[in-house]
Amino acid sequence: MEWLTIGDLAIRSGVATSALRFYETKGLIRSERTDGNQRRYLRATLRRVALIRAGQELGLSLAELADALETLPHDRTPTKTDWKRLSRTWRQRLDSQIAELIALRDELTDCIGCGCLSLKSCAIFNPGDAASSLGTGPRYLLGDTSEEFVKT
Amino acid sequence: MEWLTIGDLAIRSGVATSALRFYETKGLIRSERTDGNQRRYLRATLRRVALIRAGQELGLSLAELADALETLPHDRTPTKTDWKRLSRTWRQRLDSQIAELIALRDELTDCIGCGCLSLKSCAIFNPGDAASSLGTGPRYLLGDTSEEFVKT
DNA sequence: TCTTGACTTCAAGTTAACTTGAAGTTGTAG
DNA sequence: CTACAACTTCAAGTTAACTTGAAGTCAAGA
Repeated sequence: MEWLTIGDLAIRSGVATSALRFYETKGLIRSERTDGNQRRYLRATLRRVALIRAGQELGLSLAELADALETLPHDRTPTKTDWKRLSRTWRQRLDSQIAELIALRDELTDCIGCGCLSLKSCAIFNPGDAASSLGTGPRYLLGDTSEEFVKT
Repeated sequence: MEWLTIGDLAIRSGVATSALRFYETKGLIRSERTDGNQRRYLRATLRRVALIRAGQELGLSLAELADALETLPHDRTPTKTDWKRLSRTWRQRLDSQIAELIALRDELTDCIGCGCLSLKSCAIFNPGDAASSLGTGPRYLLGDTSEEFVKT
């Protein structure tokens, strides 16, 4: 099995053929064509697809993955350097995601601990009340109302 | 300001009016109407919206939030018991999310550490290669091919 | 009373990541 | 060489969570 058909790749990667075609339109993977216009994939593509799924697990969008994979070769195993760079980036991303969630949990725990039912002092609820922190950060497009508020 | 208009609520909650109307169609919040058919909200709704945004931060869908908020009163501050139940559930959810990410990070770290460029022994890549673990777990709908594989 | 910003509804558009279906073509086992 | 599973493209559908726009109504200050 020098070349993989789209069906082979689907089975071995666990990704539906429709998804593989979709990835191709997004430039994430590549294929050669037979005389009859059917796709044939290099075995290296299997690894590439695995990388895509792994990246998705980490919460990366296909657009971000397209960027990340751009620097990797389509036709052979990535070098140790390639792989290290990628995994370092991904690890950092995971680290900050974890830190974010832990912060959120701590805030929630504080809320329980302090019994602040008024929610006024809960950090976790503050980002929600724009009026309580006018001008301190980005604002939503509120629509329908109060132009001068939006402009602050 | 006994009653809030939708514009008031939007400004004070930081949520667009279109989103507030949308939440109403989903049963997340309620409103009374003036003689002229305009929405008027109880101040308690402001807290409810804050809860919705907080819940979204935790990764809850609006459908899940609708469930969670169903048990809370629309017309007054939730009781200490209400709040404790909610925050306990949410905390547990956060805990497992954090645990998941940490597991993922550890796997990634192992990958870096072991230099397993072949990716064969990396736990993080295994869920992606269905053929390497036939019959051990749930499978995707692969489409286009190999019926007997799907049936296994 | 008039003006006008704030509101109303309803339909359609948006984005991501695919899936589904239709209609037609290819590749290969028998 | 024939049958038929596997493939092809393209358009449209799916879900979540909204946003945008059109066309019309309400409310409140001057």
